[in-house]
Amino acid sequence: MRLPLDGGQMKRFHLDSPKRKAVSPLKKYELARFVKRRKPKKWSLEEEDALREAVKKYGKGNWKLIWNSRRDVFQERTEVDLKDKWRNMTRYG
Amino acid sequence: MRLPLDGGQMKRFHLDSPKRKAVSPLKKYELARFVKRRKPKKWSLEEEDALREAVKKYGKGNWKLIWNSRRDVFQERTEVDLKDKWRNMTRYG
DNA sequence: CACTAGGGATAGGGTTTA
DNA sequence: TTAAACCCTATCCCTAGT
Repeated sequence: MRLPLDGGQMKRFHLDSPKRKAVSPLKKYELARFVKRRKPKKWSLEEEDALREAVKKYGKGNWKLIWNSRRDVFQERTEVDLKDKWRNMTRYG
Repeated sequence: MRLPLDGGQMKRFHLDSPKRKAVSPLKKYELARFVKRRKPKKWSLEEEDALREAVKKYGKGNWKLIWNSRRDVFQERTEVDLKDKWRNMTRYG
């Protein structure tokens, strides 16, 4: 399960390793009903600036390092969020 | 590119993944002139009922799952259409 | 095994049609 | 003018690959 949904430090949702027993595909989706998706939150200018600075400093791709470098600003983001945001910010050249 | 515009199974419009080469944003808009908008099609009672049932069963938000659960009825809709329709159906009250 | 890359899905604001 | 239908796309999720 993903915890916590709000407040506290973000952790990425992670399923356990596949088990031996075959599991109906529906299982996963049934789970989905209880594992709420995060509400989309618009990036602030401060966050964008921090990301630009950190990428310049640590290099694109080092998302975990970048995230750790500014926990104060990125508290409610995951390292994957940073990766996704950078993709958006650089999407059209 | 969105295919097909009519007939066959609906697919969502999807741009290719970003390439190395920068692409002018204008490209997209130029493209837009040739990608026709679908002709609005009224939702049938059968479709509305199927949507209500499926949302009850699988939960609001699991649009792809819902779409897959009744392909026969939703054949000419996309999962986004389902989401939009649900928004309309629950908009007031 | 922790992390990243990249394709997929959803949420919500916008736009167009009837 | 309005509501339904449809579109746009930032944000978030999934997971193969390393």
